[in-house]
Amino acid sequence: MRKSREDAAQTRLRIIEAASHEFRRNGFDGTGLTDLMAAAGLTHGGFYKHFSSKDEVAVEACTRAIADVPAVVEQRTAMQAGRPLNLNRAIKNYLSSEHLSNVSQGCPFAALGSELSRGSPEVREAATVGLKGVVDALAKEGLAGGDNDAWSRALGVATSMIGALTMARMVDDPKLASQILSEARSRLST
Amino acid sequence: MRKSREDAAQTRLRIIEAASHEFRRNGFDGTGLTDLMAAAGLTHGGFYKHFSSKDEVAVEACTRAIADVPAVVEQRTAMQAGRPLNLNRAIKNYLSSEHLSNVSQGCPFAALGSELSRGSPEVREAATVGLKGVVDALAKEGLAGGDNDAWSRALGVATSMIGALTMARMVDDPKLASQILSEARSRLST
DNA sequence: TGTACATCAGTGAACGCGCGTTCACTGATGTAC
DNA sequence: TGTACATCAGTGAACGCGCGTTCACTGATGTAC
Repeated sequence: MRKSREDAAQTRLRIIEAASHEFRRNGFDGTGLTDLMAAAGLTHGGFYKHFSSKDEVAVEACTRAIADVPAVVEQRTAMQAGRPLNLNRAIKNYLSSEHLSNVSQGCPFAALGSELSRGSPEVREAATVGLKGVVDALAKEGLAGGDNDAWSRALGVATSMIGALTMARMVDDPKLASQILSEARSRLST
Repeated sequence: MRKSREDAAQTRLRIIEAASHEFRRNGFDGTGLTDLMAAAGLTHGGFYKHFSSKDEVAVEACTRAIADVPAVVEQRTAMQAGRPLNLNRAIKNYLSSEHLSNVSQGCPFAALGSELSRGSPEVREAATVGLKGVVDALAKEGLAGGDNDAWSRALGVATSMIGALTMARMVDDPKLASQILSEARSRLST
């Protein structure tokens, strides 16, 4: 049942997208190739027609998920009120209860943080480039001051938000979770 | 080769300690029982004389590692200059290059953050209790203001530091890693 | 205190399962003439 | 344009390996008398 080249290319993207969701939900080691392919609507055997190893799809899924972060932030915050990106709005969205519960489509740094540190060099490179991109986006549009200073402060805002979301998800007490988010919100907003 | 009860109890503790290091270094799924027992100087077969499952030792290792965090913070900061706990000193130690590279003995929240979220209810409970303990320690000794306010601010400091350390370890660029730490240091110090 | 027996910490081989990976096969798609 | 053949996306069975777990065994420790 050979598929057209176009179909095959779409399938490949579908696998990567499914993988990026499954990895965020269950972690790298917690996601089997069978789960991953099933999430893309396929059987496991076809996997190697698109990728040479599990690690390769991990790299691509990370790259994609991480590359999407700035775009997602911009899109969500901009569309929400028809206004351009605003730092406070980005913070509010990132530290929202929606993001708290939406692990599989949310920030990959918060969902996979400690696993990314142990990832392959390719994964860590993708993560580094992605983090820089997020900070770029935050610094450009949200913070006054000299470029270096704005970038550095945006970096602090980003890592603080990631830590807050990670801990809010880890904790088994919903009240504490929302306290973590609201404290970070009020501390980071300008 | 039966061992005395005392020896056996010590062995059990040794396994838990080795497990807490191995888990932080390689993650839960990345640590096999054979590795874990080898790190404790034993062969894998004896594991089930001490624990009923891998998850049980995970819970105990987390509980221990996390319970140690406030004590470690207090001890390190207090002993360093013969002074009682000081928030700024705790922040400086936490966000140091030593802590950055010392994953296996460092903060378990930073080393295992995203994996703890996916842990068993027992693991998450241990993590929650542990995080509260850390925040208690920081709030009591380091922050002025009303109790609730001090606790809430300490919570923000804690989650920010955890996020900064996690991201500093994830990134493959050492300069960016130290920039993350120094930015968080200056932003969180009072 | 000494003796005989039960207990059990630790060893190393073995088991079963699920994982990543490979493979023969199918049949629609692409290509050559 | 039509025809014959090669290609290859996707399927589902199979393989090999490492994992968590179990087990028979050893011999020092604990216990009963």
